[in-house]
Amino acid sequence: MKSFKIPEATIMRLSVYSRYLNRLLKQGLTTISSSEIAQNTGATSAQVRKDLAYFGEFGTRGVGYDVGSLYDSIAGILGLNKDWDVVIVGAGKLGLALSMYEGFRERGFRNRAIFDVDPIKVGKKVQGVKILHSDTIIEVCSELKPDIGIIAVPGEEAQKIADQLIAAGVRSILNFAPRVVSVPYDVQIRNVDLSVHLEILTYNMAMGDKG
Amino acid sequence: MKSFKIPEATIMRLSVYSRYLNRLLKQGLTTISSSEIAQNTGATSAQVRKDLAYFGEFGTRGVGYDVGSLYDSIAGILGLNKDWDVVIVGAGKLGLALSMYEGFRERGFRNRAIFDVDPIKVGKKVQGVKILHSDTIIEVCSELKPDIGIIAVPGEEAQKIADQLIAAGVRSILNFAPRVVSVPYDVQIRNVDLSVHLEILTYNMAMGDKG
DNA sequence: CCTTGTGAAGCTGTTCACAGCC
DNA sequence: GGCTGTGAACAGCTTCACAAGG
Repeated sequence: MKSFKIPEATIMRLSVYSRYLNRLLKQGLTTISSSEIAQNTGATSAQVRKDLAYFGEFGTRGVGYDVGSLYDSIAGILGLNKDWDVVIVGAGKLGLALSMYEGFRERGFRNRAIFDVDPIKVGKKVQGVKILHSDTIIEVCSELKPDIGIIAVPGEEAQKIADQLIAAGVRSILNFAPRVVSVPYDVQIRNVDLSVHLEILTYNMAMGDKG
Repeated sequence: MKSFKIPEATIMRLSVYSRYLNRLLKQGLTTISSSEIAQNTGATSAQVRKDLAYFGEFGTRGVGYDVGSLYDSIAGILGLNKDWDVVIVGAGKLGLALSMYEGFRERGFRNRAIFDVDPIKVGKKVQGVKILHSDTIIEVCSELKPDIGIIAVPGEEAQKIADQLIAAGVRSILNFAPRVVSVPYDVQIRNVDLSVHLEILTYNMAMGDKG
């Protein structure tokens, strides 16, 4: 572990590598090369090796990497060797989709509560998790102490919800609302705007028409 | 328009700026400065100006930018001055969430078809759009000629679906399945892995514990 | 002989600081 | 005076190419 300032792009790729390795593991494969990892994750082999080099030496020269131990190492780096408690705010289509997303559960994210303002939704259960009223966010989260809060409400509400999560002690927030939310220095936020990706596609298509 | 190689990060930010400007427009605001745009979109003022400078001069020195015309300019750059036809493959929670996502419709993305393999879902309608069987992707898309295909199926199916969309002539694909899909050089794909963002959060939390 | 690990080089994007202009 | 537009300096990430080592 050499550590210090590791590029965020590296962390994103490690996350992707780990999913690929997990797949290989299920297939019973034992050894893999950096170039094969690269090929299957949209990276280059040098990139794979550099990314791993930030954290240590995991391979054997002339041979490659042991799938199982590399997977464990990366999962450890990403903090996936423990479970994380998550709450989701917003039981609209997106909030529900996220709360049922297999990809999350599989990787140790446990959905501990869902919040919504709609009285028709409040009280219902989603996969064993009760939907609570958003007015209770501070109260419930102060008690639950979730590691991560996911925001899936309309843009107008996003900042208010973030403030409430923070007031309740949540220190990591993933915001899916199409608005940039700001937080104090000691809280980390990731704004994930789904439209952005569509608009990169349309930008490129519009450019293609011109030149 | 100076054009040529524009950073993807710039396009992502333009997309965010445009949403902010749209909001200001609805509020009736007429003038805005680069630093105010920056503040509300998580960028810096120099970055805002540089991003815009790739495409021309849109502001007035000493004054700022006209909200309406800047919005129009950016929308034009992003290709949002026309509507785009979209098909969604996968009518699971995520596919349905995407098909109903207001943020998409608002910005001119028209959902023309939804596909799924589940016979119970096939034939039902989602906001006026019929769910069709995935076996008909090539046939239907060859006819519809959608601009964009969105993949929201389990990882195992993603590559197969992408291949079918491409066979039907789709040239832009947004993949939400947690697997990297590869495409020929003349097709653009964006792999949007929702777990990645959660895992950047956990990485930072795990690091924080150590140092 | 093969594949990893890594300094060095190259490239791309960001920040700075100020000239240009209203 | 104030804010944009921009060349130049800087920082950060990626690629290269090869030494290291099984």
